[in-house]
Amino acid sequence: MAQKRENMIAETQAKLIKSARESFAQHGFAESCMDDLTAEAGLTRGALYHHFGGKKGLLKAVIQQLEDEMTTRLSAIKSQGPTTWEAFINGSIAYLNMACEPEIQRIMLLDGPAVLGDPSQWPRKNCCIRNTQLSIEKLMEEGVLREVDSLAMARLINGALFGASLWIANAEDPHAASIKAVDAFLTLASGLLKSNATSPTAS
Amino acid sequence: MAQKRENMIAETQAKLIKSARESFAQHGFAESCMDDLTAEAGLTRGALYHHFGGKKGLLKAVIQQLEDEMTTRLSAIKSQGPTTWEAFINGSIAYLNMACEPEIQRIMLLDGPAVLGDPSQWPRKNCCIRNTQLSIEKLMEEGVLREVDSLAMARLINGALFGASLWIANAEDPHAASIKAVDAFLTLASGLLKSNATSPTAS
DNA sequence: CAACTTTACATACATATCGTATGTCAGATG
DNA sequence: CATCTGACATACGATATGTATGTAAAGTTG
Repeated sequence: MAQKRENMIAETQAKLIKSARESFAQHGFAESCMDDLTAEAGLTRGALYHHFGGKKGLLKAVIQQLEDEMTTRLSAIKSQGPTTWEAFINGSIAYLNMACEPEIQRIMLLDGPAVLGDPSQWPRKNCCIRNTQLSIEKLMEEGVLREVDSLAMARLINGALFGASLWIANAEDPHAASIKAVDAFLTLASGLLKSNATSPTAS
Repeated sequence: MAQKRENMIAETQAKLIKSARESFAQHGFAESCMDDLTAEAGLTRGALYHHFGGKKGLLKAVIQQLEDEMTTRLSAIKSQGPTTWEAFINGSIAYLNMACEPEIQRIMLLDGPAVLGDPSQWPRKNCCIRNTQLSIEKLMEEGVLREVDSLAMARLINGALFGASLWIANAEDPHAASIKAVDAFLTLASGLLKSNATSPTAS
């Protein structure tokens, strides 16, 4: 019955992460109180320190989970594009939309870098950037894109989408802002193409 | 001698801001202790609360100062471009370089948004974004750029440069990364141009 | 199966930092 | 010169954090 024990442990960890996600998303990392957080999960700070080593460790675990979920969602979207380019564009737009979700924006994009530093050095190495980078490399192999450093470009693009998401999330009319942001992004992204008389459209 | 008094006040505020800049830049906002910070300036927390209302207020003041300095530096650079486009490109590269400076990156780009929220709602309304926006509008008026929402595009571009700066600052070889980032940015920015057979070069 | 060990988690405590409430003294004002 | 305002310090209480210790259940060994 060692299995049962493992399950119990996994369950308490999951409860803590779930509670932390809610608290971090709602109040931000700094304003989140560990006592409240753990009480919400029916536990105490003892469990938190035992499993995650502290508040930052819990944040790492939460971000890890968020990144895993984003990766799943993004690859589902990217796999269904007719062309690699459209898959890339659709994936970028999907990333933009996700970055507007309060949980992701607050925890992963605002508090994450401030508390844990450069995202590329996180446990999951910020799979979103890697994802973008791989798309770019594939497009370059296909001869669709100009030659650039794929990692640098991936950083630029993810940063651009994050910047836009911050704008959208705080706009008076987020929906209208989102449309403008997507349009502007398509224009910007056309700079990557070798031939870009007109910017390609996305779904 | 009311003047003398004003000077004294301005001086203590300046001392606090200076000390805060150093502390925030070195340890980050969250890890900066107000007692240490004020002691370094030869004062106590009393002065801090009196002038800035609290820790966040001090951060606001520090960011305000940083933004003012950046604006000065950027407009000096932008005013000397032969064409509006080159001024824009040079300004963007200058912004990229500034964003790599630890003080600016840590305080304005990492802690700032996490603690104070969307930069466009700061006291100075994030003049860097406005600056970018104005350049874009000017270029569109000149007929050099495609038609896009200038604010959305400014957000994308500033975000892209910030993302790149985070990468550069944490790279093994920041200098090499910087060169790659600039190159990638020029490619990306060419998407803005109406005619972009070849990406224009910058100084 | 009994004795021992490990581990998941709770409780207790020491410490640090924040915000506020209050005090004080220099300088401005009349 | 009496008074008052404001710049700043000191004092205090509240809260959150990390650690140290306690406990009970699961696992291990003879």
